Amino acid sequence: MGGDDSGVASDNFDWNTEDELEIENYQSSCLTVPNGDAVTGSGDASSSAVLANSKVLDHFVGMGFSREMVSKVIQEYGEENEAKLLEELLTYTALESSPPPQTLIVTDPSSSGNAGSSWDDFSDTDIFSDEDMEKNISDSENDDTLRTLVKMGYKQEEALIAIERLGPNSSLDELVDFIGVAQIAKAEDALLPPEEKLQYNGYAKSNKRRFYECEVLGRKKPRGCEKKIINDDDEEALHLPNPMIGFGVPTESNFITLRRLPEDAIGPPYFYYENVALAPKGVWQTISRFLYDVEPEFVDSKFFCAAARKRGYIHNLPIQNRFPLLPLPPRTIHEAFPLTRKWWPSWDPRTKLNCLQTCIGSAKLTERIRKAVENYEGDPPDHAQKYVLDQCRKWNLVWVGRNKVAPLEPDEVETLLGFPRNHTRGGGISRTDRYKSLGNSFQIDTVAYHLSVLKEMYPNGINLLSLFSGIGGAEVALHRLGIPLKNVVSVEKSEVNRNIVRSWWEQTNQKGHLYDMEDVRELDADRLEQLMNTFGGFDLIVGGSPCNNLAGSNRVSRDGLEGKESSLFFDYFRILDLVKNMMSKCR
DNA sequence: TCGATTATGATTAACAGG
DNA sequence: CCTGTTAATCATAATCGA
Repeated sequence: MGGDDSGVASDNFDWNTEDELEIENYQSSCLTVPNGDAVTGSGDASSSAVLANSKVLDHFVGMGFSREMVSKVIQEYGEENEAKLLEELLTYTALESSPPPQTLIVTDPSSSGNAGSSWDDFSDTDIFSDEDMEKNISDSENDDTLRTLVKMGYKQEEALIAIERLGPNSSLDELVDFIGVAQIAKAEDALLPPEEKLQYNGYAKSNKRRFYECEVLGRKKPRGCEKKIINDDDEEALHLPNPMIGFGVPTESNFITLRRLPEDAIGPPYFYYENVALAPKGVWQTISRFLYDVEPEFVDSKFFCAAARKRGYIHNLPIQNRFPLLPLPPRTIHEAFPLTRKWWPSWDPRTKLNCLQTCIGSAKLTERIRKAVENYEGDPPDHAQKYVLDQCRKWNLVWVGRNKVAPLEPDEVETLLGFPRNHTRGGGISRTDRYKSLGNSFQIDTVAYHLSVLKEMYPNGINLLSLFSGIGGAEVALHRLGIPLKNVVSVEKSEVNRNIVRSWWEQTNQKGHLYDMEDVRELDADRLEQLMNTFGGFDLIVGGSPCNNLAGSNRVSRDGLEGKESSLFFDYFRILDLVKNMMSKCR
């Protein structure tokens, strides 16, 4: 039974209480940045003539600012610094809109003054506080979000970043969540002992109670399903499964997993999101919260092929009656590369490769390894073995000759990942870029297994929106499943990658249409509507947003979801949400 | 300028042993 | 429970040569 050390609030800090309280307060008013109504910029295009073709201008107009105002600001500050521009735009907007009557009761986080009213029994009930409040009650539409956030005690800079990332139409509690997570990411632990940090984290988590429900029929029950609901700390709701088999893999699933999706997550469209499993703390909580509180499915591709690939997938697909691609790929190093067997030392126990990354081991390193092992009659001493094994694991080296290790060739990586041979070869791509593109891609068998449920649902094919397409992992997976591709909108920044997908599309005699696009940020509501009108909606939206700032290999800029590239996740969410809304309207 | 080559740790989670 | 250890990790940036 719960209890544990959660103490009876005696002299506990009431982080929880207070935070919950604030959240509820914030939540009770759904504020939006002034948009829409400001668009009517009196059509005066005189000043914007020069900038008629500016991407930046379109960007901000797309966010809901008037063309007139945007061009004014751009002329004044240039279009280099978008953050600065946004700041100015928000300031101008705030000045223009008459200061609204402050209907909010904003409690100062540092004072517990007025916490005594109707909220004080929260500490008792807060675990059951699912009453999920009719949100958006006092819809004071003209309130300025930025102003409100600042009044709440957030720094203007933080608020601006949040608004920029989430877009002007995001709800206030999304913004607050974002800032909270950002703060935690930055906060040094100095002030907060672990437990309180967790609770603080939990604050940022959600008012809307996350509801993961999973049930296992058959053998094992995942520990504490119902316990979680009672004892619930939102904390450990996200843990990596061990073994990392998600909701099941073809090779070792002797039990069936059922899940119930949150209402908001149910399609159409179906969506499928992917990123690295070993992201910094809190990242997957945030991603999950944005993607309609769907529980991530963490899967290691080592259960599908000969290389590990620990990834998290968030999707709203059915998970029953999945089937794997055939033929099943080799699942050990020896099966995948039989020629290595002859040279494989008995003291190298590896049977699986580690994650295929974007860079390979250097020649110097393989030379050092050769020198470390070649001067011994029998097996090298322990320290040499350890050194060699560590490096081989780190750089995924295989034995290709006596005392000789080497990194994988690009076509070997292609094979391991499930792509057709030479998929990334030729057509103007360098070897270095090949490694990079492959290292950033899906493992086809893994993804195809998840997408296989679509086959019987769409015998006539699907319309696919593929964001961050890369070298077309989603397209290849669906094609190999035998699911016809009717219309594919593929958004990918890298030109060589777009060429690869285009080339594959033509080589495989696709009957459908492939639409290219370069930047997800240019995919706005208008563009989507235009596309969807031509072929009517999307059946599936796939995307693995950039992992640069999440991946452990990044020593320089592992900045989390706010990172320069990885923050494009919010564009995945933005676009998914747009399509979702458009499609629910059209029904 | 492009492509190839090389060196560059920190963050977590799992694990082992008290 | 605690603490130290092991292990894995969709990368960036500087440099060099053609």
